[in-house]
Amino acid sequence: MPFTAYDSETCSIARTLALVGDRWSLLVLRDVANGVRRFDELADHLGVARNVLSERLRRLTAAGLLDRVPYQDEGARARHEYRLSGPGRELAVLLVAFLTWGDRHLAGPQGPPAVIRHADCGAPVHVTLRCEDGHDLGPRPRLRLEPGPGSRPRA
Amino acid sequence: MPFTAYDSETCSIARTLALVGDRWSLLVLRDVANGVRRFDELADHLGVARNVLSERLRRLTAAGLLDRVPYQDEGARARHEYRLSGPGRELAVLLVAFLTWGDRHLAGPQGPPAVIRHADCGAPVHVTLRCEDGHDLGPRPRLRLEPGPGSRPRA
DNA sequence: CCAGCTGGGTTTCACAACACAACCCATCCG
DNA sequence: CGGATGGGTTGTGTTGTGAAACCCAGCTGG
Repeated sequence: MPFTAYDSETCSIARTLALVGDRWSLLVLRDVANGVRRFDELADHLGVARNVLSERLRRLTAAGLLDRVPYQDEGARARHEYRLSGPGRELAVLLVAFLTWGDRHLAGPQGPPAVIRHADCGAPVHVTLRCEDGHDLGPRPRLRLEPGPGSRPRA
Repeated sequence: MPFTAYDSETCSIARTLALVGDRWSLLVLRDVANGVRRFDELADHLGVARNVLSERLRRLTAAGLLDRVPYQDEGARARHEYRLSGPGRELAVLLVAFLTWGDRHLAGPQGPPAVIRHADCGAPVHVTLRCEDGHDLGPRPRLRLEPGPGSRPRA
């Protein structure tokens, strides 16, 4: 049963890409994960057009990756800020994977522009692949993608 | 030193996204990783416009993620196919991260549309975060992104 | 009490990226 | 010679993106 017999768009990779696979969504999530939670701060730090930011925040909120939380600074009116939801925090591994690859292949001679640490112990964090038999798969794993129970044949 | 004081684009996440952060590049790499190597097969399976596929293949090849390899079927003239290079294979962890998140949050009631297995032993593969102190960080890790040696302050 | 500032957006419009279909070209086969 | 492939390139409209202007509510200073 060749891989091409299965519908490309049904794949979880394709579905996840359809949600966050544009140039801004993951950067928005990165910034929110790092404490940048307000519209203006995000627009300013990312350099994204405000309408695009507005649309992305709406989309990520609707998809349940961000929560829109009211807050109130003293002497200011009530406003909203954006925080990672549970599913949003689970995208962290994806961000770490991006960062790790970029550090290995796109960093300049001075070294990586940023380092991710475990907030509890301060040690640098790495992403690894393991199979259920306990093998560590290393950086260039040999994988097979197989149809699962939710697969669909192509039209 | 707040996170916002550092340039957003210098980050390895941003750099990697600039390379593969569009709706097709990672799907092209997924298909190539699964043995779909020829232009027509890719265009047909992905449903991508041929000019877009052409441009993506050129870009991924130029960036060193794909190798353009000549081959010759019997009774046919010499042609090219695309294969993952070393750096390209290292993106596998990224694909697994996308797949895992999608399986957990976007799969239908029937279960995940695809399963990734270790090609050597056949067991399903998972992606995990570990810090250098040996802690397993679980699906919702607490992380800190800090400026590294290659960081740059913002303009 | 009115003017202005600030955070958090929405609207408008020009332009770049994309999708679709058609076309091209070299080569092999009959 | 005429067609059939694989592997693209070249149009032409449609969608997505970005810059800048505008809006609105509520505080703050005069």
